[in-house]
Amino acid sequence: IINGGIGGVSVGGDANGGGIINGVLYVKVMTDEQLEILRTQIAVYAVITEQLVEMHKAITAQQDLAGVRLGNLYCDPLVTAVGHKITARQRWTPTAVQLQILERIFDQGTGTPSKQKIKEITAELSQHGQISETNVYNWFQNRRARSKRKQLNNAQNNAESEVETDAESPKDKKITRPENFQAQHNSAPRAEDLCFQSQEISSGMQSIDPQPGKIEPIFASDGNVK
Amino acid sequence: IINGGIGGVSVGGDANGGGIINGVLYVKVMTDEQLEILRTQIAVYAVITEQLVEMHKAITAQQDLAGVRLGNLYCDPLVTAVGHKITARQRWTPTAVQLQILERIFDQGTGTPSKQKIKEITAELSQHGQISETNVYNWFQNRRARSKRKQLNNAQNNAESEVETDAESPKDKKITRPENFQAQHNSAPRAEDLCFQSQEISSGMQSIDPQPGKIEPIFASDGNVK
DNA sequence: GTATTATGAATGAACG
DNA sequence: CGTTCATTCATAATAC
Repeated sequence: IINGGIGGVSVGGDANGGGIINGVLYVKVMTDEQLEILRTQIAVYAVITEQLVEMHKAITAQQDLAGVRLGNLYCDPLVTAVGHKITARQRWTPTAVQLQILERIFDQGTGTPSKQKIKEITAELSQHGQISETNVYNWFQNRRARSKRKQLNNAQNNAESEVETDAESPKDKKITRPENFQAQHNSAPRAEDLCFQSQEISSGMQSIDPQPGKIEPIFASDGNVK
Repeated sequence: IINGGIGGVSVGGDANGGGIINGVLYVKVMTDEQLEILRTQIAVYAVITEQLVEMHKAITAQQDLAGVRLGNLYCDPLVTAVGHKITARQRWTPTAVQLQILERIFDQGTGTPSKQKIKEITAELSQHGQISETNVYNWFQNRRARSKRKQLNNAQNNAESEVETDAESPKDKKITRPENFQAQHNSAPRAEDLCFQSQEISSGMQSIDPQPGKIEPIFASDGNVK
């Protein structure tokens, strides 16, 4: 079956294209969809494999002794050595001209680009390089979000000056949790980020685990200490 | 053994060639050889997975006889001890297993998750990690909405082919991602996915892919790819 | 090369 | 339900 799958890939860029991205001509033998699926499949196996290996180690360890050092067991980086950097997902990069236009439109107030507007903008920008409506949409989303965050950040900084115990609610966001952290000069979370599930995201969470003494299923770690 | 798997693969990445270097045009394609390697590597994962599942089953069986369960193995004493450090991640993130199950259910047609259904699904998924009914509900909402929007987008793209006026490539503008088939979501095994919830891995495997030879969803022989 | 930053994209949750 | 927001992830760009 495995063989059956890949064998029939259409060769030639017409299925989805290829095309020119940033001046580079790409001819594809697989569609983006196919690539994505492949990537996912491999990723799934990578994950499963790691999980199983971890589990096996844990069980083995338990068998060996009282399982005292379980604490660091599951984090062994060596086991996670399975390389799962499968691809290089290509990503749109606006050209200078496009950026300029986008910025101009953004500054023009209308914070809501609306679908029709997006279409127009996309049409215009496509004169200056490859771009899609999704790209434009994302750009505005990100632009607005980051602009907002920056403001908020500044406000906070001003209000806070030195005191760490500051009352933290300069803006009173939405509802839900007060948990509000923002830090981004730490994007080096590559490998050592571990899993973590929030434990109280919702109170509706009923454990129907038949097992007695059900424990927090997790094995947690600091998901985001950065 | 495991490491031998996927390490050096590069699908569609620059490692494969492609691009313009010093004015020389390179066409990037994947050779049959490379495809074969990929195939092989996927098969390797399939085999490893199967073996590990078997191993786990055997060991688990032993454990059961002894009346010992794995359930609480993964409560990291360190983490719980330093409880303050762990700031709850405010947003639920499905584990790989959960995602697989969700996708499967989603694909099964029933577009109406109904209250009762949600409850059931949540119950099942909670075996694989923290989750609430709200999470499930939201997931289905989002899944459908985005699936729909994508379709609409594609349709639009297909329908219109005259706006593009010139240079560059007047074709597929959406270089972004697919999501039309079934098993593609987590684009990469995020570190969080590496976490596994104790006892249910092997059963979770069922929903992912019980058979090594059946990687299946990959390449549905093209078809509707634009 | 490696590390850091900037930013496009993905997605859970909330709003109307 | 469709749209929008907020947060996070991955990677292009850049600094070191």
